[in-house]
Formats: sequence, C-alpha cells, structure tokens
Amino acid sequence: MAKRENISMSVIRRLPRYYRFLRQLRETGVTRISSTELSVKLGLTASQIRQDLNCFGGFGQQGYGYIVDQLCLEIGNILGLKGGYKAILVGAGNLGQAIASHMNFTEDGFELAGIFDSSPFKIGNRIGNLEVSDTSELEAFCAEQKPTMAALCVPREAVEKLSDQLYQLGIRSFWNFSHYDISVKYPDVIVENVHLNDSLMTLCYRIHNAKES
Amino acid sequence: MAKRENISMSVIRRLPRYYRFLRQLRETGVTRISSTELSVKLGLTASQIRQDLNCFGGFGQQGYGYIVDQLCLEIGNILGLKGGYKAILVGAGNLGQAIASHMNFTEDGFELAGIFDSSPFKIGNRIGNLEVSDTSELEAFCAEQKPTMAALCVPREAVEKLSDQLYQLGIRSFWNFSHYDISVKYPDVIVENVHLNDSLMTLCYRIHNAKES
DNA sequence: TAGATTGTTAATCGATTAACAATC
DNA sequence: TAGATTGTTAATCGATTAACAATC
Repeated sequence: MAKRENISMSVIRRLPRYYRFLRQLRETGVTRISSTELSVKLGLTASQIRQDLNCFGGFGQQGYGYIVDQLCLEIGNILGLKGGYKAILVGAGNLGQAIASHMNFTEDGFELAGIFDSSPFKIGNRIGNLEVSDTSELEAFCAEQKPTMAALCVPREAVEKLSDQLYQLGIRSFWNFSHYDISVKYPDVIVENVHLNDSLMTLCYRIHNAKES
Repeated sequence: MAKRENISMSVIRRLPRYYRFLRQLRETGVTRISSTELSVKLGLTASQIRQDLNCFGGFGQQGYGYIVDQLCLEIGNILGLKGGYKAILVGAGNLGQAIASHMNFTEDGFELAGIFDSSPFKIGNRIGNLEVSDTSELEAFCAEQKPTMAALCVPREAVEKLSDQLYQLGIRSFWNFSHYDISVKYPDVIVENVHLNDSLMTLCYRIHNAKES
C-alpha cells in the first residue's frame, strides 16, 4: 500500500540484514514469523521492522505475521539481487585478491566481469575464473562490456586519476575500498565506501573510551 | 569546555574521516584551517564539524580557525590511536590474510600479536612477521598475552562457537567480518561489524532503484 | 578597533518508538 | 467470534542545521 519514494539510508542498510536472517530461517524450515519474533532475534523493535517493510509494501498478514519464503523473495527483489550488474575490480593486491575470490558477487546482485592491475607482477595472475588484465585495457573493455560498477582496491594515490578515467568510461557506481572520497568530486555517482582503517579506528575509540567509565 | 558524556556513533564515525583529512592537510604543509574550508572539502556543514569537535573540547581559536597540527593530534588522542591494544586475528583464509597484511594495525591503535586458523594448510604460513598458529593454542596464548580485541575472518558456521570461546578467554571487543551478529548474544561486548556482503547489497539496491527514477 | 570565526544555544528536520484501529 | 498481529498514524527522541553572542 505504502510504496514511499525517498527511502532513507538507515532503512536501506537494514534490508540486507533482514534478508540474511530470513534466508537462515528458511533454511531451518521456519515458514512463518511475526515482527515481534524477528525483533527479538535481530535486537531491533518490532515497530521499526514493520515500518521498514511498509516502505515497500504490505507483505504481512494481519493476525498471522509474515510468510518467511515470500518475504525473503520480496526483499531480494527490492534489493535487486537478480540484477546481475556487470562489475570490474581494479587493484589486485592483497585486498583486491581477497575481495575477488572471497566474495560471491553473483549472490549480491553483480557479475564480476574483469580484474585489472597496473603491476606486471599481478597481470596474468588467475583469480577464481578470471585473469588479471593490464589497466591499459580498461578503455577497450569498458567500451565493449559496459560495466556498471567498479570495485576499487588501489592505493589512495591512484584513486583520483583512476576514478576520473572510470567516470569518463561511463562507470557511475563504485564500491570503494580506497581512502579517497570520490563523491566530493562526482556528486552524481553512487559510492559505497568500505573504509577499513576508519572502521578499525572507531573500534579503537570505543575500547579506549570504555575503559574510563 | 564541553566534554560531553554520551558521544553518538554518528559523531564517532566521522572522527576517523576528520583525522585522515587533517593528516593529508598537514602533509601538504597547511597549518591553519577554518570549519568552513573543512566543510567544503569534506562535503559536510561547518556547523556539524564545529558541533562534532566541541563534543570533546574547544580546539579552535575564535576569529582564526583551527591549527591543523594541533587538531590532528587532539583527534588522534581522542581516538586513542596510541593505545597499542593487543589484537589477534582468527581465520587466515583469503580475507584474513589480506586484512593481516594489508592493514596497518599500528597506525589504527592496535598491535597485531597473533594469527590463528584451524586448517593444517594454513597453520605455519607466514603473514607479515607473524606465523599462523593452530586455534588449539588460543587458550594458552590469551592467558599469556591477554589480547583485548579479536578480528574474526572465519566462516559463519564457525563464529558462534569461536566467539563463545574468545569471550571465555576474556576478549571483549571484536572486529567482525563474519555474517553473524555477536552482540545479540553478548550485549556487553564492543563489536565493529564489517559485513561486506551487506555493503555490496546496498550498492546493488541503489543502482537498481536509481534506474527507475 | 574591525573582521573573522569559533563555541554554544535554539530551531528544524528526520528517524525511531508507541499506540491503536483495521483485519486476517 | 475471539485472538493475534499487521499497517499506519501520532508522539517522542535524537541528530543536524541555523543563528548569534563571545572573543581572538
């Protein structure tokens, strides 16, 4: 019924968590769940869960709850996990290699179509079922395959120039592991930052400041 | 002057970004900066920056701005980056290896003191200046070295049992890369989650839903 | 002193929680 | 029908922005 327009990032960030959890439930054979039960297991309020879901539609049944299987499918659709958006990964260092081989892009809505690096020590290496290509081949690759998203695992010094190039080549969304804020220069671009150092620092802050109380 | 008690996570999460940026400024030889200049470069409001900083004290000078070098140091202290909190990493797969070798724990307030895995294929491998130990040695290691934090890079099936064990061994903070929510079971524990799949899914959502508008 | 910019209070905006009528 | 639980509106809470007095 609802189908609001501007969904807040707070809501969006909770969706994968719901999805993950519902899939687990489905695997354990649970067919039905109420917002209250979910709230207990997720450490949220039932109210919030119902609000969140109702941003996209009325998926539940009054007096009954939600059908796990159905809700799972709905959230998957909302997230667009069947999108198969073509993605490339640039930077095949430790982190890039780990991301490329550890992540299941397909399950998360993407198809990893190419891996690039500028170092001769990396070019030609096989990661999963892909071979690392020279960054000089980026232009031709993008022209032909038209990837939508680029995962950036390059050092900070390299990001600015690289993001300029990729923007030129038509890429408008980034999964950015580098310590550089792309969206300051390109506000029309979708950026999901994973700043591991920042993440670790906030942990440090909390340990540091928990001690004193 | 201010020194409030309950700093919100929103503020805490911005601190590393300020810190990063100020360090860059310092490197480029900038000595002085105003909240307005900072706001432009960071894409925030000047008001927010001043509010954030004033949670911890009055670091600026009216009519002048902030001394980059000094502010940088202050934020470093607030974050507790000199803490050198002893940390271990469990799970030396693709991701664990990348985290262990790619991250500079020392710069972010930690000292990586041990890496553990249960697989015979991993045990004995050298990562940086550490050697992967058998998880069976965890108990002895923790008793002796008393690490504060554990980075978890193990598969989901293994996390619950592992976090139980580590909790028993006195660890009260986690940098968690696994798809399992530790804080539901242990609310007294400090957890920083890095859920890469969730992160990728939110990117998928935004690409998917940007198209339609 | 005049100009600039902070620190801080007040106003606004948004997100979460509570309440309850609708309804399965 | 009675019980349960949703969908949705209203109340609360917190975070961001605006404004301005203090002061370097």
